Amino acid sequence: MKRHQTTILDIARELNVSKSTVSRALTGHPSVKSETRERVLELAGKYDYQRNMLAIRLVKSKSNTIGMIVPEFITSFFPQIIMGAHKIASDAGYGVLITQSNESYETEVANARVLLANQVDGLLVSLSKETQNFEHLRIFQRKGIPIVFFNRVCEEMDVPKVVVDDYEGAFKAVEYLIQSGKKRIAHLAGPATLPISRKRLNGYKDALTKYKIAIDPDLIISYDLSVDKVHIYMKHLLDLPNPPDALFAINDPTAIRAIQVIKSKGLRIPEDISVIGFSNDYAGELMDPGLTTVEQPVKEMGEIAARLLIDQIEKDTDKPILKQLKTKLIIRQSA
Amino acid sequence: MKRHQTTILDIARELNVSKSTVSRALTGHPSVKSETRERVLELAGKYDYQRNMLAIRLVKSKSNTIGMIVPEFITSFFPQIIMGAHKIASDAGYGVLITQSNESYETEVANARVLLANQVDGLLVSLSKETQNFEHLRIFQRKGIPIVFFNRVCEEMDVPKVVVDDYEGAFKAVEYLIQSGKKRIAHLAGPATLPISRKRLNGYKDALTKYKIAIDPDLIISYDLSVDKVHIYMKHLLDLPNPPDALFAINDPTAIRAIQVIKSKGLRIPEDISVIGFSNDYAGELMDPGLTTVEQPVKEMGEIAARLLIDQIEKDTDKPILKQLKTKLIIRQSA
DNA sequence: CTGTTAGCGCATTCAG
DNA sequence: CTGAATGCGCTAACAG
Repeated sequence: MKRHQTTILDIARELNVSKSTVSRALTGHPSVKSETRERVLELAGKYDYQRNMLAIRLVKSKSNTIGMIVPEFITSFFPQIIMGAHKIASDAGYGVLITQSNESYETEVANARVLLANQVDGLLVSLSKETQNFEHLRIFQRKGIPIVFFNRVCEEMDVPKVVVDDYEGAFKAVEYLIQSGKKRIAHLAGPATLPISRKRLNGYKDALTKYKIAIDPDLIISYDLSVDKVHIYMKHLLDLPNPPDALFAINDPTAIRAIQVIKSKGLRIPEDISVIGFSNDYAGELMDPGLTTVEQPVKEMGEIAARLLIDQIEKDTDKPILKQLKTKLIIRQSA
Repeated sequence: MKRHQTTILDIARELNVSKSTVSRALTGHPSVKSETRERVLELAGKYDYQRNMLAIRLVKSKSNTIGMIVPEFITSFFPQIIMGAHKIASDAGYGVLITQSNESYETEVANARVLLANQVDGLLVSLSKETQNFEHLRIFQRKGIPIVFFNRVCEEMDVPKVVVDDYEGAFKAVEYLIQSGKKRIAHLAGPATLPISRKRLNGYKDALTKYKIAIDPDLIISYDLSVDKVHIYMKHLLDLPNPPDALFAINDPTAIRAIQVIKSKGLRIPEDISVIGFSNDYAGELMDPGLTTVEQPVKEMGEIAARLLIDQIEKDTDKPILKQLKTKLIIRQSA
């Protein structure tokens, strides 16, 4: 059942004016006699006229859509960023095409292709943990389609990035552990390829150094973020002749899994071993003990990233800003 | 830096053939001499020709985009459904415009308006808990834009719906509680306005009846799903002169919060009181005790909903199917 | 202030 | 098998 959508032409005919006049009245162009404008607006209201975006997009060759690539969708982290970005974007009249790489480079490339085919006006991306090659993103640059990175950024590309101060977040977390009397603090780190991992690792090391605690390589394990392997590393750490009395984990899922292992070994948290995570995932609050963690301003991150992107799309302002947001240590029972 | 995107016209000129021929060759139309086709395809490859979707959409007056409205984004439930739907949609050449109502009727209406303005070809929706009026959705129907409901459906609209067998899921959960020796089983239910709540409540009641356990209204509390109120209801239940020895909660967040309250009262789970949730949210696995819950085939739900929608869009098949998927009881430690 | 003209890039008749 | 012509609905010069 297809009814004829009212068009500018319809209105123009009924009012006996030119299409351009109607168009101008509708788009709020100043040079229209206010009487004419009112007549147009009235009729538009009466017929419930809706501008045909498909036509506008063609003529302006702008899709009014921004693309987004995130690594995963399971924890509440990226969904919340999406919420923030979506809000800003839709307020500015943009739709958001969301895509997830599932932490796979291949999929990320495929996502990029899809978004390109959809002619997005801009791209918001957080890299998969595998991504080392950025050709699929440079295509956008070459076409003049702006990109903004968030969270997992590409350091070698000269575009705006919004991240959290990972170094400081890690530093504060480890400092807190030290101040609560812990001496042997282990770190379950992420892959060195991710800037996030490196920064958090540095924060960890510098905090130890500041308090004159020797860095013990045995206590630092970096892994590929496949959470099901955490139990192996934790068992290894706990079986050490001189086991750790605290753990700083690269992220909350890692910390949560570590806590399960620790509990299954019959150790007490935080008395025998403290645990701190990173991200303030909503699951951390629900567990027992509640997870002490480094909170990131997720929603804000999405908002800022979207804002930066839209500024670039609309004003062609091309300043490769690095926005670094502050973290906050959320203290619960695990440390 | 805007370079000229290769167009059909460019190819036509270089090959000295008409635009229509090029167009036909590109769209795989049979009536093209295979030699001509090859020359076109070769040139298209050489220039990395990309069809301009904006133009195609206008001429076909089809946006190749489907809209999606979900109530929230915090638990892993909807994100997983989205993943499923997204996969099917993008395989079929559709983009997905995701929107979240934040459990608010107002926002849902606004979302619908945005999607309408974006001229989506179809709509996937799970209602907010507040939604009672469906005018904003009927607009789509009137325009001939197909709708498919999932999870939170509108019973009074005659469109395809994909849900889970809530009744059976609830029945099995309560039956399990009974079989493990529980006699006084409480139910924290959802608002009666949601079909989901009613069906789960019925499953609960019928299971009790089957095993000749009297239904005690004192043990049934329905609430508005604002999780921060759970502790009030739980305290009330636990302070009853004859308190429950088991709880069946409408969903996992409710169950998880309930467990916290129970533990804070010093009661043992499941010895003193068992708890079962609904949905198999990923947080349930991480808690202590692990949450026994009714698993829903989330990803499949998204896939089926998308498939149903796309079938409607493309084949105009208008059969108001009700797909009812099976649940599965996941037994962990909480019951 | 208003009308006329020309496309945006493509699909799709209708003729050959 | 191919070409020419038409139009999707709208914006944006260009002339008044």
